[in-house]
Amino acid sequence: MGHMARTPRNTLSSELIVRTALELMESKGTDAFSLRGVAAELGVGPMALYTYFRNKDELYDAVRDHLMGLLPDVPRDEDWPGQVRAVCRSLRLLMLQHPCLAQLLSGRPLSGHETARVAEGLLGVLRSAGFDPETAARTHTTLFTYVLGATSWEIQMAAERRDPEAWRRLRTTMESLSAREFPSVVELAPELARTTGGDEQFDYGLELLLEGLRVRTPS
Amino acid sequence: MGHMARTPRNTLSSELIVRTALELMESKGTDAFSLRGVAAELGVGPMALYTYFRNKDELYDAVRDHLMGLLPDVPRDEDWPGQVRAVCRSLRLLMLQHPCLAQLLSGRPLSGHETARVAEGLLGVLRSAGFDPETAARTHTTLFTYVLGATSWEIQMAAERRDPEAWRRLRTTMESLSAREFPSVVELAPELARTTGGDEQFDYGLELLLEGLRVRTPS
DNA sequence: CACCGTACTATACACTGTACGTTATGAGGA
DNA sequence: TCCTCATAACGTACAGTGTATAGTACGGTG
Repeated sequence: MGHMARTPRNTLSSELIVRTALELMESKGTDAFSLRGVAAELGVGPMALYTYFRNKDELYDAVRDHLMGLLPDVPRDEDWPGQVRAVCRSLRLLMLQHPCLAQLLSGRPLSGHETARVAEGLLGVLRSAGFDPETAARTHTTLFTYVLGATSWEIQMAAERRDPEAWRRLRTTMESLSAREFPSVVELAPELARTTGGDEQFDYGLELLLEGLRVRTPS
Repeated sequence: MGHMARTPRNTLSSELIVRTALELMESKGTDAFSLRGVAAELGVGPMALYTYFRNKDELYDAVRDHLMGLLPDVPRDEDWPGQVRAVCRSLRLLMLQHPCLAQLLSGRPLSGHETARVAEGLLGVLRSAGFDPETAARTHTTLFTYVLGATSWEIQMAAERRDPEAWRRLRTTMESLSAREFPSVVELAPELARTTGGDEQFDYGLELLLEGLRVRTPS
């Protein structure tokens, strides 16, 4: 037969590469991740990966879609605001559990089967709630970008806090700000440090958005 | 006197390096930016930059703060929702005008004099509107992460659309999705493509947030 | 068995950020 | 005026990166 599926000769496969890449991202950190590292881990030359992925970005896409596959389906025993909340929260939780997902989601367009599944879930909720196509799409984009922005920021700040050198410098520069020039920043410094993440912070913004949606509820 | 300010001998200075780095980021693209490129543009060895910045990240921070200095002050002839809108919109506009700013804002903590100035503006608005310290800080973080997430996404998608190869592949994979498995995604594909950016999309999400804030308006 | 597509290897290139050691220039004190 | 010394800038080098190109060896099909 002319077009035959690729017949891996040995141990290699897309799934294996994706799993190994994910492991490395989570153990060594996303920045330290490299194709050569994956290849070495698999005991294979760097170019072997190019049989399965055209470049690094395609591997990123595959890892991202793999992670999106871990998201649960939309719960059915909820009203639509509860369903929206559930989808947004579980995406955030997945990002916290796999910090590399933040980097994988920003900087690349959405594609892949599992990613489409997640979008389908949220869009379906909004459509059955009665939102018209345009509003449903706008809401989907708004919710997604909020979760992405808020959680990426949360992860980033948590990582910064873990590096004691960077954290110390940040605190000292914060405290060296003139209280005359920046009264609010200086006054709210403790609150600002406390609101760089956490469930409450995330839910606060999410509830603001849901409040706005409730006002626009159709029918 | 023992501790003297650094006396640049020749043409180099922090400001010149920052300006040159910014130019290169905007002309060659953020990804193609490199310390060696800046050094070459300045007709200087790569290591010369290390006299002024301890590493690449510190240069990033300096460029970011330089860009934040371009943001206008909060307008006085508005009520507080109008002021919040103005701050968020002008940050988005600055990000659109200098796409590198998106990358500079995500992935690094906020620091620097001009960055503090911007935070002071928004926090001041929220405090005078009567929000308590914690709510003001939460709101600041929420608004900032929304603007960052939404605008980064917008910029990213616009860049993707500019690459015809990537755009074509994205459309084809979108259209190859099973309408049986993903009815909403397939049905809303045109709307989704249209809502990846633009003033209306940004303002839609911003108004959702403002709606939520209005409900929580103090006093 | 002979063939051919293809999974994988080997080599190489053009880069990257930056650690280390050296040079030479300018300002301050004698 | 000369000496001294801190330091701006240089040169070299290293350990990496992604990936283009060419070659090799194996497995299923004729």
